[in-house]
Amino acid sequence: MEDSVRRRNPERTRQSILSAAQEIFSRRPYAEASLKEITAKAGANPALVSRYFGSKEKLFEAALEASLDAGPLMPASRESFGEQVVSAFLSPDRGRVNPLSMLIFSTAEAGLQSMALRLLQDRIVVPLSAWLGEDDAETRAARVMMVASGFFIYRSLLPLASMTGPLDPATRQWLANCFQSAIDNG
Amino acid sequence: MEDSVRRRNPERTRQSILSAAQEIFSRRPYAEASLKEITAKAGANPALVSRYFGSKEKLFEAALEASLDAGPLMPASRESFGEQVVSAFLSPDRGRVNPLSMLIFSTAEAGLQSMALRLLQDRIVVPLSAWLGEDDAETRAARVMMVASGFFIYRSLLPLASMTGPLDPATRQWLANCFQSAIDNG
DNA sequence: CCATTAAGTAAATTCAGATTTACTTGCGGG
DNA sequence: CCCGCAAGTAAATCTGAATTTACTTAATGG
Repeated sequence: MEDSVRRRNPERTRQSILSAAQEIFSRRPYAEASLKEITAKAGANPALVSRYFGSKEKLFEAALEASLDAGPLMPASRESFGEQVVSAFLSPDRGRVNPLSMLIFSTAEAGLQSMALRLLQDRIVVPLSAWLGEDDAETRAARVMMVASGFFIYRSLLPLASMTGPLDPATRQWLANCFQSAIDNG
Repeated sequence: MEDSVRRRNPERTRQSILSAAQEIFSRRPYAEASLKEITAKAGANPALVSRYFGSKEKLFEAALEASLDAGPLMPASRESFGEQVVSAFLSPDRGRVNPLSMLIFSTAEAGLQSMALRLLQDRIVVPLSAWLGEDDAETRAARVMMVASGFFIYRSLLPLASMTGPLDPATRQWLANCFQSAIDNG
């Protein structure tokens, strides 16, 4: 098993590149996440990206897809939906991998937009809609994404003072209401 | 006056570059908006960017600043705030210049983030807070930005089917409520 | 009108990162 | 044991864009 670390293992290599990509692409904008940095973190050679994934864009796609699969974020009860989502956002164990971050970053690369939109639709909007189970469920799911993304941006990417750190109770309440009313009838 | 078109006029040149930059930077992510394209649209030479603005980043800053000054978006009445904001978003004459777009794009360039944050704070959050006139006004202003940005993203950048085109009345109402409750007491 | 400075241009330079290439090393089957 | 392919590497290539440079052309003030 000591050996197995150094032993060749394409699947392991592929995985370690993918994992590194998820982390780096979550942290840095696409244009600033170099394959050199990603492969260095993975302990691999930049040329292997081409072998295993085809291109940087394809690697990004695989990374986004993988992290969307990881965190399904499907809520428990419909009544406390708003509060659940807010709690999830504020939970301290928010991993180094962040699909929402990648989603926002893919906004800034023409070549990624349609792919990101497709993944967003298939992996988030559709499942969430199914869970909601109404005619206009997709509209409601879209509303949820809007608030989540806006919150994420001003909490992490352009960190406005009032949105960073512990949230003031009024804002927390307001957010929960937004999420809740996004899916409620009326 | 025929002459004056061809006559040298540094101020005019500077302005035309700035205007072109506002348009292009509103339309394309920073990394994909080349100085070549911008100066071509302005009918100027790429080297002049260096002369008049110093660098691409400085040009972006100037462009963002200029477009923030242009559209003050200060609302009329506090009671109909939510509806006003939604209407503004949906109004057909949304120009080619879009500060919100630039703000989102600057999210994806480490070198732009702090600058964008500062401008956002000074040109939007502070004025809007002043208009609101309460202790926690900045928090409320931040909430408004969140919803506006989320809406913009899924309407324009990652256009979800249910958010493009004419909005369904329920969503329109929900949005107005979000904006309104963002600034209301309670 | 000339000389000096500012404005503008075309082409050279730099640079960094993705992708390719040509090569080396390890591994598993025959 | 060794052949052949798969995995991995280092370095070369390509590309596209920002920035610099060296130069040309216009304006301006004396």
